[in-house]
Amino acid sequence: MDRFVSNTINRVDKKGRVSIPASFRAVLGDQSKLHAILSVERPVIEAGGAEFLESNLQRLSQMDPLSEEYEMWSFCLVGDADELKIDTEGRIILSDQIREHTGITDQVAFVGRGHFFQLWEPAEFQAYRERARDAVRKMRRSLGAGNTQKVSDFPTGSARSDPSGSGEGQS
Amino acid sequence: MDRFVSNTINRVDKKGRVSIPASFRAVLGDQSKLHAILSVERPVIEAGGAEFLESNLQRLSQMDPLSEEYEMWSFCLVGDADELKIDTEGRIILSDQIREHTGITDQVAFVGRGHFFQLWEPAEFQAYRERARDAVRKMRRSLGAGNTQKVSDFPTGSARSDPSGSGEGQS
DNA sequence: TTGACGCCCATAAAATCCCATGATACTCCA
DNA sequence: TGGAGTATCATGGGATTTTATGGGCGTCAA
Repeated sequence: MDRFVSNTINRVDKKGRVSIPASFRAVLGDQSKLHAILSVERPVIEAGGAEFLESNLQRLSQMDPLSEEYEMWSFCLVGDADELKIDTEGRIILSDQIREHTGITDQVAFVGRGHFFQLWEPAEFQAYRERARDAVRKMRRSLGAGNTQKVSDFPTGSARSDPSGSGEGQS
Repeated sequence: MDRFVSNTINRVDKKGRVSIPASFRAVLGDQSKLHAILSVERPVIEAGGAEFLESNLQRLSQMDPLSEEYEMWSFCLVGDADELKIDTEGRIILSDQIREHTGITDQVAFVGRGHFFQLWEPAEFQAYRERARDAVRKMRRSLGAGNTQKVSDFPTGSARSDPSGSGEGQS
């Protein structure tokens, strides 16, 4: 297991602690801290271990250090980030900054995204999930409209599974 | 045998476990977990082993990582998925997410789809199967109307092929 | 001195392992 | 070729181990 996959909702205790899902801890290995940044697009936190931090720095290194672009990115990716210590039981304490940015109060949705994972306020996550599924459904259909080929290989809802193409009406 | 073929209905026990059909386990080899995604089109789960996961990631890798398109797809294929551990007896336990999405309660229809397979609530599966067969029949007819040639190559007998096709009596 | 934070222990619920059983399908031999 | 012996499989259930979560303490720093 080397990627963050799937999602789980965990509770935040009175001390402000939350358990990182066991499967995510497995990916992190023995690392004792998490690198977390505030998404500039959505009310979500994106986090990961050293590898995640590296990939961000990597991106910065490809920009001109004197550019405005670099200044902004670096500010967000490094300056406006958090280092969260992972305690003995595999829990972290969310900073005020994180809580304000996400709206998280007593529950956190951990969502695997491959080489990093996200922290959402459950309701926000649910809403976003629906938007995403909707968007994907539309993309598949527009693809399928003129070209069955491409779509045919896609599982997820396989447009091909129902040769008719009419087989919608899924209750 | 290296593809998932045919279908079977298995019981979900009190602990929420279901046996993966032996023939599917044979295809999975010694893998101990299943990658499962919620279809965006229908109340069905699509699952498979590492190969299945890879094919999805492969697809993602062809998109621009910064695009909205990529964001949506990766969210659904990775974040909104499940990793199901296969126990020593070749069983898995279905997540709440899966049960909600499919309507599965005490029985699961495993349907082979080649390089992946699906999990349906039996009644939904039955209904879908009939719609699909219906659709195919119509297509054949419309094809046959003006052109016998093409159709003639089709095995099609699907209509008569009771060997597996109408395998109703799900023994 | 008062918190915030790290570490340790406790515990209920959930996940996993291990062994048992009934039912089939399959083999092999008289 | 009939049929008993055997292997495979789906399924159950008890025992064990993980997990997530709660709470107690001591420490270090304002």
